[in-house]
Amino acid sequence: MPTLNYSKQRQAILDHLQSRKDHPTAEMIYHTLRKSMPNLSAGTVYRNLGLLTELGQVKKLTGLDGVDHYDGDVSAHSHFICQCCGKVDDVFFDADALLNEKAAEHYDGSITSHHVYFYGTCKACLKNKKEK
Amino acid sequence: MPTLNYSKQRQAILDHLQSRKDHPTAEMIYHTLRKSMPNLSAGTVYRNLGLLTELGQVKKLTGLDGVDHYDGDVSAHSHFICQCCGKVDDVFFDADALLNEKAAEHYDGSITSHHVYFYGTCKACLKNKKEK
DNA sequence: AAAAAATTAAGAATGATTACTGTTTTTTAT
DNA sequence: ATAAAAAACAGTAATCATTCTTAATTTTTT
Repeated sequence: MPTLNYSKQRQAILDHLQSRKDHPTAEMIYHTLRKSMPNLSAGTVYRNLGLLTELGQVKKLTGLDGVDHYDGDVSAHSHFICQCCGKVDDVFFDADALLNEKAAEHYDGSITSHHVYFYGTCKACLKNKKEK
Repeated sequence: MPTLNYSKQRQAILDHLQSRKDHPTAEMIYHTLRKSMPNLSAGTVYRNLGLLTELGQVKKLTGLDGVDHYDGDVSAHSHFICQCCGKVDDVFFDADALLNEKAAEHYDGSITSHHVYFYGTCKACLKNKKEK
């Protein structure tokens, strides 16, 4: 397996992702970073997000809109997807540790982690609906 | 919105999906059904799986391997993804009702449902590793 | 049984992601 | 510090799941 060398691009991707609180796609990251790194390549963004995910430095969110999103916050938390506007929010709550245990009682493999996706309507969309 | 008429193809897709306990992709379903319906079209499978998902008759599983999988069992349960072989198992456990409540305490939108993905190593892969 | 509406088959189009190729950075070893 | 080796890059082509389009077929309605 290949050794991981330093690269300006990978560092920029990680820094940028950690600096924002939302959950951008590779394409969004690419477009934003391109302003300061005009010849950044899209492939580089995809490849490095993949590497960073393997290293556990970022988290890849798949059950959303078909496109992969990324989260620079790797602490244990869940995600909320608004079925109205599609936005992705963080949900912090402490049942996390319990879940693996609970699940282990009902499954005979080895469970090491989990991810919870919540669905519903976000605050902004709720407000919007009322106004109509 | 369009009225939903009966179609042999849609019925076959639903019946087939409900008859199996695993979580096939659209492509897998297409290949299997094609044996008995030689001119079934792939687009038809994709479109009907989408419709059936909207109707809540089947469940679409996204956070897996990049390809959408489908579940004919729509009762409340979680899924386990083996990081070794990629297989998807069902996990039945009763914390489901609690989760929405717990999460609601930490989020100010309206949460209506959730889906939990567990990750780890399945029984078969655990056994495999020991033998090496 | 004829008209209207919905669905299909088949294949083209899309779009996110991955793979490839030649060049540039980064590391290693002198 | 510098030359060789390894890894990463940019740019572009290729892939592959999924969606879209169109004309033909089924299903429903009258």
